[in-house]
Amino acid sequence: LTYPSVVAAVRDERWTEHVQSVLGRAGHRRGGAREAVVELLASQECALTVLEMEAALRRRRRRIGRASVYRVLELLADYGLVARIDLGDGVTRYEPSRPDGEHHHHLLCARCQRLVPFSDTALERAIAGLSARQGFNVREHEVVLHGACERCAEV
Amino acid sequence: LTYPSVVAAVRDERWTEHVQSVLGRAGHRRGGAREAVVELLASQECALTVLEMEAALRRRRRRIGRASVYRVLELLADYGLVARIDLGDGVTRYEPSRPDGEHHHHLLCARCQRLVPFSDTALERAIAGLSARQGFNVREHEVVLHGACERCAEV
DNA sequence: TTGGGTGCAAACTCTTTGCATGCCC
DNA sequence: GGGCATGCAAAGAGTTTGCACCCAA
Repeated sequence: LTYPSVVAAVRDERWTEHVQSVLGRAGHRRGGAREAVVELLASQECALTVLEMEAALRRRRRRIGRASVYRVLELLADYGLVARIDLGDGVTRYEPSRPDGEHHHHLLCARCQRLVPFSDTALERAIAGLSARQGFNVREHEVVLHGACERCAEV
Repeated sequence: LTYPSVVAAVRDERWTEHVQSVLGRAGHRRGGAREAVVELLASQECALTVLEMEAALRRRRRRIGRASVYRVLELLADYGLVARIDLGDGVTRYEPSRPDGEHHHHLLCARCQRLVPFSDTALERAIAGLSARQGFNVREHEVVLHGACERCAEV
C-alpha cells in the first residue's frame, strides 16, 4: 500500500534539498526570493507560469520582483534543476527536474484548458530507439499533446 | 528509383492548390500577401519563423507588412493548413500541414543550431497507444528533441 | 459597390537588462 | 566589507490590434 501524497511530499523535500545542495556547492549565496520560488515549485504538482508563481507567492504574502523570479528560474535551468515546458501558447512553464531523471509529458486539454501530466515507458523507448536509428544524441525531449483529456473525451 | 526533390515539388504544388481550394470554398478572397506567404511556405523544406519569412520575401522583392504575415498564418492555422511549431526558444515556427496527415517532428541541434526533421512510425504508434490507454482524444501532437544531430554527434 | 485583404503604426504581453540598494558570507 | 542577490523601472522582442486605404468579386 502506498500513499501517493506522502511519497510526493518526501520526493519534493528531496528536490528542495537537492537544489540547495547543488547551488551551495556551486558557490551561490542564499536569498529570500530564491528560497520562496524553490519552495513554491517543490509544492506544485505540475508546471507553472511566472504569472502563476507571482500570484501564488502573493497569496503566501511574499512579494517578489518579477525579474527575480525570472533570474531564479534561469539559474535553476542552468543547473538542470527545473525543466522549461513550452506548450505553444506563448508562455513558458517551469517544473522541478528530479535528479533521478523521472519525468513526464503533458496534454493540454482544448476543452477545459487543464494541463494533464502523463508518463509512458513505450513512448520513452520509442524516442530512445529512433534517436539511435537517426544517429542523434538526445539530451532532452518534450512531448506535447493537444486534444481532449479523459474527462472531456467521454462527452 | 525516386527523385525526392521532384516528389517534394509535386507535393508542395498539391499543398498550394489545396490551400487555395479550402480558402476559396470558405469564401475567402485572394490577395497578394497571402499568395506570397503560401507560395513561400510551399517551397520550404522545414519550419520557418515570421522573421525568416520576411527576409525570404524581401529577397524575392515582395515587401509585405508583418501584421499581414501573422494574419495569413493565423488564417491558415484556423483551417489546419499550417502547423505551429514551438521549439521553446520563444519564437513560433510554421510549416505546411498536408491533408494526408503526413507529418514529422524536429530535433534542434544544440551545437550547430540546425533544425532537423524526422519521422518515425514507432513513435507515432507509441503516442496513439498511450493516448488510448490514458483515455485522451488527441487531435495534434508535437515532439521536440534537444541534443546533437547526426553530424555533430559523431565528434 | 461592398466588404474582406493589406500596410503602417501603436499597443500589448512576456521576458531581459541596467542600476541602485540590501544582505549573506 | 565585498560582492552576489534583489527590486524597480525601462528596454527588447515577438505578436496582436486599430484604422485607413486598396482591390477582388
